[in-house]
Formats: sequence, C-alpha cells, structure tokens
Amino acid sequence: MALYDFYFQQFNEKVPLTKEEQEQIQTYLTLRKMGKKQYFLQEGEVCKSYAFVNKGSLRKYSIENGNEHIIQFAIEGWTVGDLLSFLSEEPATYHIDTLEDSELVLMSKAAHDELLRTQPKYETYFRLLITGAYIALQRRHSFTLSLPVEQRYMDFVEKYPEIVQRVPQHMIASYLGLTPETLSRVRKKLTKHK
Amino acid sequence: MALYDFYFQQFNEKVPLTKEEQEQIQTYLTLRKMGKKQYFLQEGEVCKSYAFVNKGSLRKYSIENGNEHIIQFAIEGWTVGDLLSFLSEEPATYHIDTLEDSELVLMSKAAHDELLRTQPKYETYFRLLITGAYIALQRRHSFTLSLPVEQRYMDFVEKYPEIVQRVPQHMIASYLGLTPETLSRVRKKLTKHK
DNA sequence: TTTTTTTCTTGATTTAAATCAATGAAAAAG
DNA sequence: CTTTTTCATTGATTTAAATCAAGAAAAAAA
Repeated sequence: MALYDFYFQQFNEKVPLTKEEQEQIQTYLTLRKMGKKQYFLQEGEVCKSYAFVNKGSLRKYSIENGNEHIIQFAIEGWTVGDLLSFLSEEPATYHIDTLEDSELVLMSKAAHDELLRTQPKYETYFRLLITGAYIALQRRHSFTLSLPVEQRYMDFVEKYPEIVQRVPQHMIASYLGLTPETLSRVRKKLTKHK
Repeated sequence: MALYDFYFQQFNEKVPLTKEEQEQIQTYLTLRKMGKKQYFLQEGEVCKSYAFVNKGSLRKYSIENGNEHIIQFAIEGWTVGDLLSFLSEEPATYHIDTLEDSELVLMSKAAHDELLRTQPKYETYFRLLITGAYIALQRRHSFTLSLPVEQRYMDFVEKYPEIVQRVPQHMIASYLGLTPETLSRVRKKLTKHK
C-alpha cells in the first residue's frame, strides 16, 4: 500500500529494510486523519501512540498559567508524541494538536514494545530517531542560553524555512521564547539591515 | 576487577547482563584518571570517546563571545561527551573539563561501533541512555521557556542537591542561563520567604 | 600562617524584553 | 460579499535581568 510509503522511505534512510521486514512492521501501523485544530493529545491523558506525520502539521506545547509555550513543531516526515508519557504510560505533560488537516502514521505502545522485542532493526531505527532528536534539542537549548534573539530567529528561518511559511508568527515567537511583539520588532530590525 | 563495578552496576539497572557478556564488554573499556581543571575535550577537537563518570565531576559548556554557557554537569554515575562529534567524528562544539579530580570509564568510537554490531544489549543500553537524556533535556528546555527563575532554581536544587553542594554558584547560574549576581539575588529572596 | 585567587554579595545604573493598549491587515466564517 | 475572528505591527510604559563597580568572605596556593 502506498499509505505508508513515506514512513518507510524515512525508515529506510536510517535502517534499510527488506520487503519482508517492511511488511512485518507495516502490520503494526495504523493511519489516522485529523482535521485542523484537533487535539492529538491533551495534558493529563496517557500518550497511547507515537505519531509520524505523513501530511499536515502539529505542535507540542505546555500551558503555564495561561501562557502557551511551544516545545516542538512537526511537519511531514517528523515524529511527535509525549515520549515520557508514551514509554511510562503516565499522564502527559504536553498538549499536541494539529495546525492543519493532517494524516498520521501511528505506532501504539504495545506495537512499539513488541517490535523492540522481535525486530532488531526497529530498535536501531528508534535509537537513531531519538539520538537525532536529542542532538538537535541540545543544539537548540544551547542556542537559547547563549545566542541573542536575532541570531536565534535567523537560525530558525534558515533551518526551517517551510515552517516559517506555514505557521503563524506568534507561534514561532512562542517556540523561541518571545512575545509576538518582540518577534515583530526583531523582524523589522533584521529586514532593515539587509 | 572492581574498577568497572560502578559502570556495570548502572548498566545492569538498565539492561541485565550475564557474567560472560559483562566480561566481553569490559574488554572495550578503558580507565582514565584526571586532575582538577583538566580538559577532557576542547571545542574543535573530535570527541574520540564517551565518558562514564566513576568518580569526580565535569561540566560541558560552550563559549559565546567570551561568555561560558554550561550545558551539562556530570557527576558519579552520569555520562558525558559531545555526542554529535562522537558519532559523526566531526569537530566538537563544546568544551568539557573536570571540576574535581576525576576517574572516567571510556568507550572509544571504534569500540562503540563494534559493540553496536555484536552485542544487542549494548544497543539497548545506549538507546535507554539517550532516551533518558532526551526526556530530561526536554523537561529542562521546557522549564527554561516557561518557568520564572525562582522556580527553575528550586527545581534544580531539588533535583540535584549534590551538585549544589559541589559546584560553585556562578556555574549553576550559568547552567540556568543567569548571571551570578541575579542568582545571588534570587537565593536571597527565596531564603527570606521561607 | 600569610598571601593570592576565586567566589559571593550588595548597590547603582542601564538595557532588553514584557506588558499594556490600540490599530490595521489578513484570513476564516457566516 | 460582509462580518467576525485571528494575526501582525507600532507606540508608550513597566519590569526583570544584565551590566558596572566595589567590597567581603571563602578557598587555594605560597
């Protein structure tokens, strides 16, 4: 089926699979379509499955006394979920919702556990996935601590030009830890000096 | 040998090993003793090995126009290294040095690669290690974006009381993204309201 | 011990970003 | 097409933290 082509394309780039392995793993996947502005996960729920974004976009965020703080965006080819909640089956600390109509490839916790036991290549895929995410997050955190706002925004634009096109600016401000007003002023300053 | 007891104690808590497996893995480990204030890694070098802290303490940090920004502390039982540099063999973007006399259990890149190929339990151990580090870092980054300084400091003290005892305050300030003066004032305010 | 270096605190001032407030533009809904 | 809602910009003001500066306390070195 073509439904999981994109998922396996990404998988094969990390760990090449035979046709048989691909078919085995495919039996553990399910597809879910969602409209815009729908919750994939709410704080307090258990994150029952981890999602690969086939189409559309989502955001993961926390709410701290009324303020949303966006932790992550996820567009086509990315994965998203509350990893701690998913692995420990404890209540999630993050909200996840769609920003556009989306199509997700889901891996349930039970499926994840069984594949870890039975399919070494799945473990390798998952290890590489988390390793990449960890390295990227460390870079981002490091930038948050050490770079001025202008450079952090420029880095974001350079690294994720697609997201800049598809996501409202006040959400990018939230992701960078700024207010919308501040980001607007930063952008103004940057376009002037260019 | 008792030299690697602590390393394998931590390993076994994640993934139980037989005596034989332990002996196999041990052949890939080396021990390194370091004095205080010695570099384990300098920015620009390749991170040749990943370190498990048997004894002592280290910090990982970047320098941005003269300012140090501490990314991570590592005390007994923790691991430290520039993961991107280690895995890709590209120049490191972080400095790592000892804060006290230290003893490290080292895993070279070649050893790491071979163990990943030959010992499934090592892959599982490493996957769990990185997964834990990723979850912890995400929590920390989320707190940096959303919590006021006071709460972030209290969280740090609660989570790492040992580090608070052993590390100078200005380094904790750096870890939290503050100046030493600001942390001093935060602490003053907190002791008053207690 | 005495001296030197590092660390921590406190005060005064500056600066960057948040907040408050309003308006216009764009997008979505009717 | 009109109305409503969301989004982005700009200005004025406030606030939190950085910076600058100095001195005290603690730790390390002589």
